[in-house]
Amino acid sequence: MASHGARGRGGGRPTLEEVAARAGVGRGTVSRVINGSPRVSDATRAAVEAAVAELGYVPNTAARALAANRTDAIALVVPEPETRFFAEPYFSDILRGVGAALSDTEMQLLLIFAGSDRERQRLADYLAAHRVDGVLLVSVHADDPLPDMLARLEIPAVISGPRSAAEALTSVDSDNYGGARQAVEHLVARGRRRIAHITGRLDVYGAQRRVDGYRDALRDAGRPVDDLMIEAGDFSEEGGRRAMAALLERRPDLDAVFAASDVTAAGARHALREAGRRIPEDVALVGYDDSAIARHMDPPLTSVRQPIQEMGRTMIGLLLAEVADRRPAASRELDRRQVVLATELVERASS
Amino acid sequence: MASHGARGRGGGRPTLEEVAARAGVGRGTVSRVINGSPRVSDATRAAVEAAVAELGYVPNTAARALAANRTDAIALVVPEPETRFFAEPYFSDILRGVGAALSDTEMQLLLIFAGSDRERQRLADYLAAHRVDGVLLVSVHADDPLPDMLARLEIPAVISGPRSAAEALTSVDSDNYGGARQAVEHLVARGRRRIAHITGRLDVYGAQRRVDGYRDALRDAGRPVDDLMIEAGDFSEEGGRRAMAALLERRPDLDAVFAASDVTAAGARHALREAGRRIPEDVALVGYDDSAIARHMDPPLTSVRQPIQEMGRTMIGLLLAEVADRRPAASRELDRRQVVLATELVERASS
DNA sequence: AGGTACCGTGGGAGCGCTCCCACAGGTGAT
DNA sequence: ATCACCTGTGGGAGCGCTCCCACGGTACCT
Repeated sequence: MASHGARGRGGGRPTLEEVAARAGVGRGTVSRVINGSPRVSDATRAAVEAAVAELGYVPNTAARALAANRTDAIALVVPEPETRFFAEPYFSDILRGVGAALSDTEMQLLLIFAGSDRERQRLADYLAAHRVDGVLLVSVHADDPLPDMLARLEIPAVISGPRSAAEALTSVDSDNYGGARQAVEHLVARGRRRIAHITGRLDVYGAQRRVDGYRDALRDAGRPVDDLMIEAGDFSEEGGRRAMAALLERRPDLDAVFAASDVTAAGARHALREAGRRIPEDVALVGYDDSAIARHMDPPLTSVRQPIQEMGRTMIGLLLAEVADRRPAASRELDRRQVVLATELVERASS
Repeated sequence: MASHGARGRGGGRPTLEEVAARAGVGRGTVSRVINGSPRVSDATRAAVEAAVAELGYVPNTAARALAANRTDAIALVVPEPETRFFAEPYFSDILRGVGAALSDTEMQLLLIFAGSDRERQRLADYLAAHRVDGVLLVSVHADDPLPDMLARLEIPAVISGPRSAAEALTSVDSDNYGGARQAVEHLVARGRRRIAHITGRLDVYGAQRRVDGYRDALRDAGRPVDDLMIEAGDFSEEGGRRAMAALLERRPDLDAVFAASDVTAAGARHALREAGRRIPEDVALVGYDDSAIARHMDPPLTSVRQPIQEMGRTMIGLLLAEVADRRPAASRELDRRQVVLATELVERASS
């Protein structure tokens, strides 16, 4: 008859112990094989692997997590409402890059939205329960408390765009400043004289850097920088449309626009069309991200490409390193890393 | 000096035992309070809650999962490549519905793509390790082996569109047949005489049902059903464009099109424009899903709305019931449920 | 020969919970 | 007074793993 502890696992999954018995070895040895330890003889390893295959053994994640104090999962946290996540190709590109980088790992990726207060509370609980080994943070605004919370909980984290030049967290970013310069230098080289800029959300550090790049590139080309040629957007299509309309009103003589994202450029394009301006004949247009939108726009949009796949890989690499190397936070201070990856201008018909 | 078992948890998280000590009660009592058991006196409960608050206690998920044999997580499995997931609003709507339904639960939602063989293998491993308590399956094709795998592993599952009329899994669906009828009846009522249909992927049961609804509605209106007026699409924009071009070639006299999705309708719209047909003057267009695309199309698209939020809620409800009620699969056979929710036609300028 | 070193291995202890049995004390029927 | 039966509570056992100590065996030194 059934022993006390059998509970509901009728004929259930085999355990380490059973594999060990089958292979005629001890529990520890099976554990070593499962975890790829080198300290096992080839013969023993083969015997264990055979037993694993015969029994269809799969390690119990919960038991492993409890004993080893790790979860083998990391979270990709998007501090935005889901709608923005789906509307902006940047996020799905990042997701794809991260997913690809993770596919040859045992790690599981969780996608967590933290747009509303309610979602943020859930996230806080989730992190407090240490249900992930590490966190990937994308698109964080300047005053977001999330990074500090992560630091307090001592959860390894990597941020995809630093909050400022003094970002404390390990960060990976593309060269926003350089990318903006490329865009403006390109427009200058094309003979454009009056180049406007529609910014992203200025509480995002990367958007500020793009403004800096825009200014410096103009100045270095010996052009005056006119603040009336700069209008704030918010990375959205509607924001781009609005900003473009404002610019046209203020500076009807502009002949080029550098938009802080492709989606913004799409909005600007609408406003330009409505105003009867032709692209690129009357006004040249350059975007940022080189997303699918840029390729499918009419006309196809010149855009600054960020190496998103590589950013994903790099973020995962840094994060896994931090997770693996769990020294006390203090001793880790020294090797904080701020990785910046180069951008590339993709020229198309819009400029 | 540190005791043996202290390991790396320097000053770490409080445990049940510590909360119990603080509150002056036993371990079991704290567990009861945490899990909301009614068999605790009010005074004791208050004392425990105070201790929990003071210590900032958060239960260890891994320990709970190990002891109770559950994970408090369910997976939303999308057997499609990520690109399609992002391209089709249907998925993000479902995700939102499910997320909302889950937000007042302790359950964690995992989003898992299983488009490539590699991803499918990962998913299989994941499920074999029982890392989730249940699975939500969306958009499953007729010959997909996933549902059978879930049955074999005895993992509770709910499918969002049944694979056939004889679906073995609990399923939730909108009334594809009725929705298609609504669309066609609307076009008939508007006086359209030659109504074409661009189907979805015909290995998706719901797409077949829409074809059935289209045919029956025409027949019941006393109209002939002409197979040349039906062209297969695949739910994609490009598929819609192609199908529309084919239809125009075969049946230049058509005056209305019912497309199996909004995205398909968007493709059809392009083809119609290219052919110089005006919408709705020359050709009326009706889509399916009532997604954001429908609202933003030019002209705004008449579309069949599925109650996606409600579908999400219903799916979660059924799934959680199955998870909670873990009787042997055999005795559950009887109360398999196939829920079908009503659709609603949203009329806009395209028809 | 004895010593030292290392390898591969077995298995005890422990991770932090849940489950459940046992038990004290109260209540009401007999 | 006795018995039966509740309610609330404490704590042992166990979930399936990882970690680490200890041990026998072989290899190489002195």
